[in-house]
Amino acid sequence: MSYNLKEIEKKWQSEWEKTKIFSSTDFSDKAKYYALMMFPYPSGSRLHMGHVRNYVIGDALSRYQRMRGFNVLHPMGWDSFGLPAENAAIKENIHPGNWTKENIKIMTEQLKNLGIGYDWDREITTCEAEYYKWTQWLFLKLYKKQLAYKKKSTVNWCPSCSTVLANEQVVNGICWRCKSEIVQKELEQWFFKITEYAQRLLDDLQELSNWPEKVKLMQENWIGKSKGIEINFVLEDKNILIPVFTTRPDTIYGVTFLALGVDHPLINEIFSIEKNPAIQKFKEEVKSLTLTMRISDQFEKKGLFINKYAINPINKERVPIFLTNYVVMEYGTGAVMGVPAHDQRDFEFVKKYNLPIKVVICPKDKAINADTMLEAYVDTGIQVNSDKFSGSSNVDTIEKISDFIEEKGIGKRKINYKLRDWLISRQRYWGAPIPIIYCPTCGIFTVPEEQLPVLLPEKVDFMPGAISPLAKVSEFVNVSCPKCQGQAKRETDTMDTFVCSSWYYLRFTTPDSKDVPFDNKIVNYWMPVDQYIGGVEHAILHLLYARFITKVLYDLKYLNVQEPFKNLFTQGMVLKDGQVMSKSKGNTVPADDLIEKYGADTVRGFILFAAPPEKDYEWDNHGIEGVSRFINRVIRVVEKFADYPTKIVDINCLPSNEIAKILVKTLHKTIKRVTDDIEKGFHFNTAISSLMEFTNHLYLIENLLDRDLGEELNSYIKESLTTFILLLAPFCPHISEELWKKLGKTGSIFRQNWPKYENSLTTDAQTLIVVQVNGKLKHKLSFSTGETIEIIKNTVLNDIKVKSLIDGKEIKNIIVVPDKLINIVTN
RNA sequence: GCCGGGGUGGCGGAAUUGGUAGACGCAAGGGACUUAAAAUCCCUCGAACUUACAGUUCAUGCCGGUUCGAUUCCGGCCUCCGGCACCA
Repeated sequence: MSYNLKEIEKKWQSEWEKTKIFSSTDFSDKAKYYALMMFPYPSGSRLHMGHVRNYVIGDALSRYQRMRGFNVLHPMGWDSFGLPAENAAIKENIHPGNWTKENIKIMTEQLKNLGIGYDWDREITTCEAEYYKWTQWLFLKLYKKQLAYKKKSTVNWCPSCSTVLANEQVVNGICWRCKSEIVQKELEQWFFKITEYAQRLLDDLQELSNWPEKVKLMQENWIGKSKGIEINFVLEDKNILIPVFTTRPDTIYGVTFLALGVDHPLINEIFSIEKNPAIQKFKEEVKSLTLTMRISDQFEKKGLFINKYAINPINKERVPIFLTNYVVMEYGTGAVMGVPAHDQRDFEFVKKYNLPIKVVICPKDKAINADTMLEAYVDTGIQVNSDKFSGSSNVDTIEKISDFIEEKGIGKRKINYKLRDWLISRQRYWGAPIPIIYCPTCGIFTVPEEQLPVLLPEKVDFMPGAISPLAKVSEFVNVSCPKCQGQAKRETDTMDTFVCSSWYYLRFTTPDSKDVPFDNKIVNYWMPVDQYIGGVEHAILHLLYARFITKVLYDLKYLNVQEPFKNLFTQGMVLKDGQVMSKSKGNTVPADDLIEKYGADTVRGFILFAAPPEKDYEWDNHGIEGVSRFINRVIRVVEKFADYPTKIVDINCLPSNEIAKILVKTLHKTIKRVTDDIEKGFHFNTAISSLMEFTNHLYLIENLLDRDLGEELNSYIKESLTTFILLLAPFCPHISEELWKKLGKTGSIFRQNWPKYENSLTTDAQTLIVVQVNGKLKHKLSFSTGETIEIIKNTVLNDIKVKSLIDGKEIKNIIVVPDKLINIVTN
């Protein structure tokens, strides 16, 4: 092989860099196309095939769109604040900043080796002051809009990471990053009021027609809207209201007890806890439960009767009040009406404590006996024992009872969401400091905008502990009060890294702007992101936060869009031994080894060819040979035809030469298939297989490489190859650029237009029609394309073979699908 | 428990609106070239039966249904993978 792939790749990589072929111009005449991959965390590991898949998908798409004539923005940056840097730094005893910088250097080089075409002039790094200055600015904007607030509450604490976490970062009671068990702690923390946007975050999912349904459903579930009614039960003998939230007011006549969460305010209101050791003990017991225990199947419902009764406002019935371990305080009112007959949890509870069961809904034609019930009846049915509502369907009754309750003034319709506010403070060093100052005399202040950034001090003992490492840096902590100039203290928590990544896609539009986070005109030129690509693991976390922040910035008139990502594509993961490839699991397949052995184009081509991009792919070392062979076949055939003296031919017209004719048609079919495959959902795998088929077709020309085929055919082959190389370019850019020049073309292949196909050249003159008898394939006959049903029928019925097949049988029906098949139905 | 998405050769995977199941590639087998190997090129390749070398039957998780015709549509299961989870 006369081709040194490695040299070719290096040559074009530096050429592209020099000519800035991938830079994007604000306000170009071309239509804009913002292609964005979720930016990586610079974890320092060598890129493995999982990473490669991510970046290559984005690169193939951007190169394609560039050739389609778009003004493409394809930037790269680093989500570089966060725990891994800090943990690695602690372990290796270097500063997280240096660790991060070093990793960025390594990863950048590897991305360049892969030939990923980024606009490197727009590179951003979230841990640099020029970036996090604006993350702090964002905090101030939210604070001013009362969307950032501090409150004391029960929060998720990861003992291993020594910090609190947002609900979204707790997966089944386990820390999303380090997998240790989360404990609940009572702490004062900073929150972003994402709940205020719950309804809009839910509604606008409708507009995201090009997001995967799966992701939208996950967000919908997470937001967890439910419509119901808050009903006021009353504490017996005292005029204290105990509101409960329910989605099933139709079951209110079946209430036989009231269940409270252990932190319910009523307890402190009517008891002195010190005098009630039983309550105290129960509370502690419930609070010691870990999340994992609470959600396990074996979890047993427990309760404590507090010797008090409540009055059901609808029928004045007296029901006992229990403290329970299964009512969650954070949702609804922290109090629930117990309807054992129609709620399985309540049913289990009364079976344990021998409370009565009262049936108020029955199936249409069947009575239910409370004494013999084995489980709660939760289906629809007819109301019974429900006063004036008895006899009607429970579905109608939900609305009727709700009306009645509202009229009587004993309750009010309400909508509840499962979504909780976003806890954004972290007790760790490597993050953007929260720009807040506390003055003992004047109170809480934000750091004035013009004083940003609040710099993260460099010399810090960042070993984790109960308080943020920043609290130990007196030069950082001690400041003078902006108002009284007295001794004040800075907030020492840093922000969740997801705050940094909630707005980075905006910064790419004007990465260097000094006075604003992003230029208003330019950001509105580029936004929304036309295609966002990333892993499904961010379906809720990052994607929900980014949508929220975009809406806030829209409300503040910094943005014209309410949704940041117009189209979302979630690519599958690369697995090894059934598990996600990751450094920590030690199952990575490093990309550089493969690039060294096969070249970047082969590695790129293979990862795209191996599986459809949305699917997980179990890595297999063998398959890559196939793509390597394919590229070599392409090189060989171009090598031969590039040097032939040829004449100018038009490959958009049918030639007279029979071989050339078929070749031209195959080429046009290939253009169509490759284009459609990319357009209809990034089917790069089938696009590449079409390219392989085209090459195979060429090789079927007898002795293609060993003989002179004549000027006419040579010219057509050479001309087809130039078009073919254009189709190959997004996937295997280096060799395509090289072969483009080899074929005598000037200018970068990435400045060429994507080939167009002639529709008329994608169809054949003759079509093979399948002959079926009773639905079974029996024969094939060739017809002119578009032949009439009559002629097909007559020809087939007169065919000797067909005649013998249906000989002596009665023809009951004949179905003809033009250009496809004919089915003769006999008995 | 609830909500999604999948099950196609030895393997990764293809199959417009229901219309030739298995494209393309890997692995395997055979042949050509070669002193030999590598590379390359060509052929075969779901299973079973029959050998008339052309056929027949069975095959897209399982069982039914609709249809001239079902990997595709409908119903019921099995199973794998995700997400949520005492949310009242």
